[in-house]
Amino acid sequence: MNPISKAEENHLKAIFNLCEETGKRASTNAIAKIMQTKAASVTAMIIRLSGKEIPLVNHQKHKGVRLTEAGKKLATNLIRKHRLWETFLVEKLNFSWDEVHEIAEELEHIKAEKLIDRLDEFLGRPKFDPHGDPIPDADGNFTFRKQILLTDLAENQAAVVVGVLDDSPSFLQYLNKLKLVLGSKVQILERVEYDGSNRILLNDQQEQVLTNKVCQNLYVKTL
Amino acid sequence: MNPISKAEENHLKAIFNLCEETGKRASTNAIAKIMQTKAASVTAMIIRLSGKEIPLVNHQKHKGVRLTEAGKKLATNLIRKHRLWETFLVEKLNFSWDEVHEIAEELEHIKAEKLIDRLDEFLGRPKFDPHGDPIPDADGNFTFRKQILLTDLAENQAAVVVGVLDDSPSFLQYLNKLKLVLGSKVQILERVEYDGSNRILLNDQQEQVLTNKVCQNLYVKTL
DNA sequence: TACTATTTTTAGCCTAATCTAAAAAATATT
DNA sequence: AATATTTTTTAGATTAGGCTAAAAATAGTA
Repeated sequence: MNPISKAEENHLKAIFNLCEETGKRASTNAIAKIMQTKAASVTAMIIRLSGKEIPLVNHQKHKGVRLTEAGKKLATNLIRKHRLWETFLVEKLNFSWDEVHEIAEELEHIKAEKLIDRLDEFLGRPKFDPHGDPIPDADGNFTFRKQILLTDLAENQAAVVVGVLDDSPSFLQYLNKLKLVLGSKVQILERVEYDGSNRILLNDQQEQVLTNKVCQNLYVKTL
Repeated sequence: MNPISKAEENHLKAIFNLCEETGKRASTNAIAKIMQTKAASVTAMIIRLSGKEIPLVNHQKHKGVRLTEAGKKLATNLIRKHRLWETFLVEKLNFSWDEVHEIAEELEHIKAEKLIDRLDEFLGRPKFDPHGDPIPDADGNFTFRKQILLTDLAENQAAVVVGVLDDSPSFLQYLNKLKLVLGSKVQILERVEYDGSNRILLNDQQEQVLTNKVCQNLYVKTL
């Protein structure tokens, strides 16, 4: 009956992300960890979400939870809003990609659909956000792109950075320092067995050493 | 200790507006009317606000309430955020001036100060919002402007519309129909005693009849 | 002034969303 | 398989922010 609350929305998002990542039903504990609450609170929330006139989650006692179609619709729309706001913050307000997550986390709960439509239009209906993640359209459809992790790129194969797997501020700030941004051209010159490092040619100019950990968190698209 | 809540913020805003309008302490009933709650709830909220480490309101039992300096600071900042968002919605997202209040009502509660600074900059540090109301700067200072109500304009004196007193959607939509917007040039040709109407010259072109009620809600600045 | 009407406060209840502690179920380990 | 560990749920409490109904204070009027 009441409009969906911020807490409810955040739970849906957590469940959506967990199910996407693992391909399985989301566990109470895992949700609690993301939400920074306790398992008991999650159970209570799940019961509320599954008890709605139109249930948003499907719950089997002790067997985890998954979203119903209605729940997925809502979660996808939240992701859409989050990523559009992040794009706005970077493109229009000159925030850097490591600063926008927290603010978008608040903005995504603004309800007015017309606002999001207009924002989308204002931004030129972008398909990807500042971290290279796809922005679902108003119907919830994501744009896919054949991208691989830099780890999996063949030696000497030229590619462009199109996204990050880890979007934590610390990783993003490190990339800033390396001047490694979305659109940067990369090519693996050599995989060094000795220390698991990788000699990279960046933008056809400078040579750069990246650890495997970094390469495992960068999505690239071959040219 | 906790950050101030949306409900608390809205009460502060209501108290601020009431005190500005009346010049007196705000009454419990008046606040309840604005907040669409009951007097008892307002009393409870007032007690909370006045009981903070740094009290936000000054309450004397049965004698109404007024904001402390800390409360004023917060209320002013809310008004700043509200008016900046309204400006954004009209200037950048092409909303019309009658649509923006509700959405700004939500956006104003977003906490990040940096966001507002950047938004202000993006908009070119505007001094007035789409309804002609002044936007306080980051220190809470309003820009004043010598403006009078259209009712008080001398006959044949040329002036420009700079704001509205009533900013309800219905009034704003009516003005839209009359093609009477901020910046429109107006001149009173004749005050008709008979029915309290006013013959106006609009933009040096067309003649228009406005009732006193409309004239009482339009701010103009003489040329 | 004394009575009436209005306004404000108090008292007690309710729901959403959290918590802790304990019970129950599922999973893992000898 | 029996037991130990982990996970999930239940039970009961708390806090914010609302409500209603009744009591108390203030204001208005005969």
